[in-house]
Amino acid sequence: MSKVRKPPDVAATHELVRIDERALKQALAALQHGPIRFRRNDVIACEGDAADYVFLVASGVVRSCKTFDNGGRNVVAFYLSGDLFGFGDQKCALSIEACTDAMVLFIKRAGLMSLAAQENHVARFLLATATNELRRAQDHAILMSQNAKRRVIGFLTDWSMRLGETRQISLPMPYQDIADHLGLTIETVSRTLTKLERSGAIARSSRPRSLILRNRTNA
Amino acid sequence: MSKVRKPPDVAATHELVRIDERALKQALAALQHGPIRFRRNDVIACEGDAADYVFLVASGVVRSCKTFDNGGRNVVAFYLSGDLFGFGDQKCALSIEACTDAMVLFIKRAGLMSLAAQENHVARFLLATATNELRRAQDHAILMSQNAKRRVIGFLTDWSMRLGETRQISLPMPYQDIADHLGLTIETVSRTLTKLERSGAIARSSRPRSLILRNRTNA
DNA sequence: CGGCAATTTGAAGGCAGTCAATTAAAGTGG
DNA sequence: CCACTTTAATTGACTGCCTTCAAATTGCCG
Repeated sequence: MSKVRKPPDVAATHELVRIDERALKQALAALQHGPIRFRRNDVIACEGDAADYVFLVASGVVRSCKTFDNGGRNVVAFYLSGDLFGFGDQKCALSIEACTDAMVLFIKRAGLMSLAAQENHVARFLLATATNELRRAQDHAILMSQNAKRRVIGFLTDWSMRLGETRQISLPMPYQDIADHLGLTIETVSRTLTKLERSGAIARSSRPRSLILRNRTNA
Repeated sequence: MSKVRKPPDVAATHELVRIDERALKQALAALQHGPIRFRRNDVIACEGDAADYVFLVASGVVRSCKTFDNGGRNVVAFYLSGDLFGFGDQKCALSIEACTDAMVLFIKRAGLMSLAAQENHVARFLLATATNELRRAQDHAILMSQNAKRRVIGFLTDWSMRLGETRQISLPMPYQDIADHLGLTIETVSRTLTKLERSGAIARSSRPRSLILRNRTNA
């Protein structure tokens, strides 16, 4: 049905024993539900919902975001194919939404947790996953203390690493999502990209929703 | 020797089975080293060091921070008595320093990990700890997209929650650390606190390095 | 081609940064 | 305990970056 590829960063950046992916998938088979198809901007889980399920992105890009009273919004993280997330809280602190058309696999959280209690490699996999996401969140927090130019460049490089695309990278999510992720306005994001283009750091790709990283030293 | 109290948030906010603290400490006894006493601004671990040890704060306040090429600095997180951290990376991505005089217990990371591989409740404890820190990092990233006033208020409320002090809270770390944590200058932090004092949201305590939260609705 | 959404560009204003000086607090030695 | 030094915090004036508001342009899908 859906090819769930293992996120490269989890295995690559942690020396925790790499678990047998097949074994995990087999154990998860009884717990999983879906994958379900969502369309761009569909709400996958609502802020405040009971977090009965953990999410595994099968395709597309998913965002977790917090909405403020004043109507503002903040995109806490993007998740893409292979990313497992949402096992942190009993209640969904953030709403989960589809940035693009996406396929999401639902895994019963209670079942996954009891599986982790029995199978130690599952617990270690979850630990590695959580640790990896923690580092990303901390890096992001650091990025948020920089100016607009560095934030945009930092996001682009981070995103290219996650995609594994070093030259031409695709940005399937709308600029508004990137702006809300970086704590900037969409105008500032647009202006910053224009400046980066003029300075030669990036180039607009012929393909839509993608651009080319030129020389990252020019950052 | 040193009273290591369990961080209240780990047990309080996660339904993961609470492990027997005594059992954990017993198992850790063979792995631990210290506690060692550090003075204010002492470097506990350097950025780039091999992360052979995991840290458990026994007393005082510890910061993990990243230094930039331009001399700037960013305080990623504060850790206080009972906080266990640093098991995420093989190499220390951040330098660990003492905000105040502090006692820190060192735990061999490899040993802790192999212990986690054998004892499932250890793995689950680490998972709960990592998950808890992840949520804090995400909350912090959200905070960083707000203006100065909200950042300061958010930090004060978060800090009061972690301390368990709802009215009078102590701020043992220098303002410069708070500023670097919030991505602000020390001048802005000072000015914001002054404004909050004038608006009645906070009051300066008679005791040094502490202040009083008045009405958080007035935020 | 027409309509909507997303992006781009411009002009003006506000908030936080920078630079500088003063005040307060903490540590040190007599 | 007091004088002195050093560090930390406060306050002010000015600059600059990002936001806000507004309009124009592009791209997409019917």
